[in-house]
Amino acid sequence: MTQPLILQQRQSIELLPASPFRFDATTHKPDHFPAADNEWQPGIRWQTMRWQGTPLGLRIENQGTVDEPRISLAIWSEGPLRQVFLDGLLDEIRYRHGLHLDLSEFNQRFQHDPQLGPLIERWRGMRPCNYNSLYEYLIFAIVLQNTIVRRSVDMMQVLFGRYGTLLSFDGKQLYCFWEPRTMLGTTEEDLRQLKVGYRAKSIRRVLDAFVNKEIDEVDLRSKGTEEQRRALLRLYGIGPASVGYILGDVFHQWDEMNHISPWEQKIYSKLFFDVDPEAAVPVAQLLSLFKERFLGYRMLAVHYVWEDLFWRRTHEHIPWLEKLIRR
DNA sequence: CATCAGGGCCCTG
DNA sequence: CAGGGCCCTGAT
Repeated sequence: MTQPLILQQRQSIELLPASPFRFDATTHKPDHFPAADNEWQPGIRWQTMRWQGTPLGLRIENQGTVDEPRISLAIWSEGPLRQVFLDGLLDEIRYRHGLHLDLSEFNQRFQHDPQLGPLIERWRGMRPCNYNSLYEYLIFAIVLQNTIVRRSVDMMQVLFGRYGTLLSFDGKQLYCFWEPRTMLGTTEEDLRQLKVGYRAKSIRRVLDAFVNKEIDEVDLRSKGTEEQRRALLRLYGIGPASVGYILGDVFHQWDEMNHISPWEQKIYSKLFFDVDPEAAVPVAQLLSLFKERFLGYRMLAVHYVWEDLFWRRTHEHIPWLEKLIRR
């Protein structure tokens, strides 16, 4: 049994997101597979984070309302944290959570849209949210490829167990991601032993790209979408599907809508054309519909439709959807 | 028991 | 640009 690293130091900070901000729908995405680096319950999310090499435990807690949002952030660490470290950390957390995102233009533009209007009414203040660094997100993207949800969860768990750090804070035990250099001594063969299959090669080569500084997350943030896309596609094992998610979630490209995978195609066909998911509408037709209706906010608009569906699924049986989700 | 596709991507021809 | 192969798993 692995001994967890006990995080003893704790401090609290208040965060003020741009209004409107809907806490639960932002901090929990029911369509994401569960991972050992976080836990959620209504009003609270626990999340581990490695920042500048230091493992941290975070608890973000809702203390406000949609229109007067307030978040209490508690940070656990092994030892005391310096102010410069904290300042950088908070900037990063604000960025990753999209706390600064001003939704007013989006809300105004689509509030009377027959399909989006009611969803904005219901989910006003929701935004995409990503807690992970680009490197970490890439690992998720790789284990997600070409498999069923259960196996993705298992692969992630094995990787955390082998390379991650188990943290204990606030009564929780959660794994913290490793840094790329922690994996440096690992060969493709070592990774294959962990039953990630051919993904071993991708994991190893993405690691090299980070260690060799062929890609730099912070640097990429200030670049345009197409430059970001090219940089991501250069990574071995990362193709258009993964890049689409990354441009939206990691780089906040709210208009990104370039690629639709087969299972998404079926879901969009049902949601936007109300046809049998198996009689899927051609991807080109879906893309042009999104362009017509949502240009400028395609990713964000679809996010509302998508999340609404998966929230519904948490309390309602949706037979056609169940058939499309391979657990 | 065998076969096959899966919340992709690479490589080959 | 189409199509085979890839680790493994669960569905059929």
